[in-house]
Amino acid sequence: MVKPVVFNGCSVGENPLCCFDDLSPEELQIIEENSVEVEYKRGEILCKQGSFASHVMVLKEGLAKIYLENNNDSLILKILPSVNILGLPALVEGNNTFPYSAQTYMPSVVQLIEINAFKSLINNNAHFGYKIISMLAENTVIINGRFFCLTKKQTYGRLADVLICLAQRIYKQDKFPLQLTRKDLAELASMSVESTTRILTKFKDEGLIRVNSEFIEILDIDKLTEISLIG
Amino acid sequence: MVKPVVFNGCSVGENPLCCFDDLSPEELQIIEENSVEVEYKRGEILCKQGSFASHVMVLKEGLAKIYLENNNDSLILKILPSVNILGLPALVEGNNTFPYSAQTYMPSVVQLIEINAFKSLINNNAHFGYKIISMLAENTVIINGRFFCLTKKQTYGRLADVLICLAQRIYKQDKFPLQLTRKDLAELASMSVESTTRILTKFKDEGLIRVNSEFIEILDIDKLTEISLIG
DNA sequence: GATTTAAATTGACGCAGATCATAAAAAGAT
DNA sequence: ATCTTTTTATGATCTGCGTCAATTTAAATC
Repeated sequence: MVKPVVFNGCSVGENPLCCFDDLSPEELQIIEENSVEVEYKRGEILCKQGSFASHVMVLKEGLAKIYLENNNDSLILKILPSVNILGLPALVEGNNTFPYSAQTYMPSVVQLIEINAFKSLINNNAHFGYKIISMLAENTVIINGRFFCLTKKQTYGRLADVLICLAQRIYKQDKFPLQLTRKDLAELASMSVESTTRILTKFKDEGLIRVNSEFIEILDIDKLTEISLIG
Repeated sequence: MVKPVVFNGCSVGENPLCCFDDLSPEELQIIEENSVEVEYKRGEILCKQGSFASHVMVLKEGLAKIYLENNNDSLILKILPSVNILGLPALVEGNNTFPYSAQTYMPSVVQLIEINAFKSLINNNAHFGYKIISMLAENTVIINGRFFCLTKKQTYGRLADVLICLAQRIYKQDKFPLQLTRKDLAELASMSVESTTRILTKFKDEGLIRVNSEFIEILDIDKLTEISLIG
């Protein structure tokens, strides 16, 4: 059975975080000793683009966005549910700054792993390194899919993508709590708040979704998927 | 001196390919023994999105584009001058297909390295693995910059970006041969051929560039950069 | 509960840029 | 040199969607 490549603005991977699975007890110990756990409230900044990266992070609980900023403009690269790693692109040799910012969508728990401990792990355990390579590569593919979606699809397709992503990848159920504002949704789909409202209303009127102030429920995933595909 | 982050649709890195630098003679030997060199004409396909990746590639000579395809639409992720590696994202564990296509812009020479030899090198030499991680991470940052540019800038800024990229990163001179068609330029800037023509004419009329059928010359890089920055 | 502030909705308008159509120029083919 | 095909140029439309403005609704603060 061939699974065709589909670019869906959903920038969330399907695989669970597994890079720590095969580490020895001693290596896990090293990670532990060089980690701290921090709690963040909604809207707090996990890392700031351009600042020094002293650590790699693991989002243990919560939800966050990873985004680029420039002037007053920002672009969401990916939405990050738990449990996931962030900060890997700061591992570039000779440059230890974060290439993006990250901010929580809800109260979150983050494990900060000291970056030199992490690097030495990579340099001493080739197998672990390969896992990291694998994760970076997968992440690239995911972001590229979102790249395609945002540049090639128009508003209806992009918003459909966001809704499908939230239901299937983030909340993993058709009916999910609406913890994101219209502004958040608009930013995710890279469009204006007004367009987001208009399209949501249209989707609602056509019976594709149900919306109130607390929930969104997907009623017709097939139609929504079709809209996503035709762009 | 702080160097601000600037997102310029130019998806070409500044660093020379260096991942093979620190390999031992034996390791280099392994690479050699598991490599073949192939010549491609202009317009030939180096790898096809979705096909099995039996090798990692090094573009030794020439110029190529790396792009996503979907239906009849395509999105250039990066432009690849020599000497550069391509195919790394096919290193994902458990999936050995190319996540993108690549095609030459001109006659090119490519070294194909058998993927299992490459993988075993990573798994046996953690330092080499770290170099690969570094390259993947840098590549991600570059493509993200292009992502930002294509989604947030409008046509003038995007085309200015392409011209600056060609001059500074690809040909490394203000006056460079025009080996790309208007269609190629349009695709790079993600816009229609007609818009490309119109904007080039405008740039020419305003004395920013000189164009004829054989080359393009940048006359006012400052103005062009400004156009790129304001989007 | 009253008042302020923020978020969401809806309509009117404008414009960047794609598409369409046609012509001119250049490149290949015979 | 002639004919065909491809590439480039330019003007005339059309439209998706952002922006602006004005309400309505909801949430927050007192």
